[in-house]
Amino acid sequence: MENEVGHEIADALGILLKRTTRTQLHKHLTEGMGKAVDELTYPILSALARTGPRSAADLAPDAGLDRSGVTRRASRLEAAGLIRREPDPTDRRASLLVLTDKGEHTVAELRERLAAHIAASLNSWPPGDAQTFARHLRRFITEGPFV
Amino acid sequence: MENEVGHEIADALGILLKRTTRTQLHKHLTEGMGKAVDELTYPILSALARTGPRSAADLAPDAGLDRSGVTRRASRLEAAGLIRREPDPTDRRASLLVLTDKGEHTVAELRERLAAHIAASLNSWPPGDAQTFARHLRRFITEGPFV
DNA sequence: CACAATAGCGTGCGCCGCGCACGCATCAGG
DNA sequence: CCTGATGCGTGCGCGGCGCACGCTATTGTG
Repeated sequence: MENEVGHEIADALGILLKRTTRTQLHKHLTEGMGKAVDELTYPILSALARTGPRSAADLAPDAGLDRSGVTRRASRLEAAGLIRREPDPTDRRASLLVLTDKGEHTVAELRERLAAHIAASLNSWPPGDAQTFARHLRRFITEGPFV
Repeated sequence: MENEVGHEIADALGILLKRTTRTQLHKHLTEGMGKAVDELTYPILSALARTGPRSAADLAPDAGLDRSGVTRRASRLEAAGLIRREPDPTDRRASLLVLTDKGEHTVAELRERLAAHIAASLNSWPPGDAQTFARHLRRFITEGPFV
């Protein structure tokens, strides 16, 4: 078999996806954050944190679901006080989904917890490897097969 | 911020998971394989391919769902001729889920396609980087934060 | 050997999230 | 001003899931 690396990565990703899909980790990380932050609504929070206020229609393809789905999830997040709907100044039909301070804080803390969780198990790696891995992973994201 | 690598990896994984969750890629990869192989049933196939015949109860935690869920998905896969139920010789209550030849071939081809898809976009990387990345990724799976 | 307790499997039930289609409000162009 | 197009939110039906139950087979106990 010539395509050794491809298979290696493919298998690893398969396992990784299965592992991270488990709600267990997410439940552990969201300890005490309220029911609104589940593995369904988190992609919305994360996307907003990365790209800033956006409309539901913009968010839909990024979240991998229908506009109506974004609406519903956003409503839940709004009820929990993590985001708010702001009228689009240039278009009165549209509303912009924007993180509240509480939302910003929540996603920041979640990111922090995940990073700590990852770093904790990586301190046994040889010194440079973690940095190299992080760099490769970033390139894999930005230039890889899943763009 | 001191935990640079952790954040780097955390963000990259977040993006990666969002990307790979999209049904688009899976639909592309399963082109012409029939409706039975969807992103719901694939974990079952993959687990069987990795570990050999297993009971539904064994598979449940690995697939991240209830035993009844495994039963239902297995039934669909059985109807599609990808797996079959074999009586457990040591326990006549239990049935072992085992890949048929067609199932073996299907999962092998899917793995092949994914590996090719990955390798294709990695041939622009510097020669050694892909191997290093694959090695690190494997270690990340086996010793990392998601075991 | 008889009988109770346990374990594995499959199924009915209710819940929930999703896509689809529709209605409503707004915008853009004639 | 009027018509078609666009963005949003909601009712509807579908489908997957967990839970609880029944059935069968196994194990343990006297």
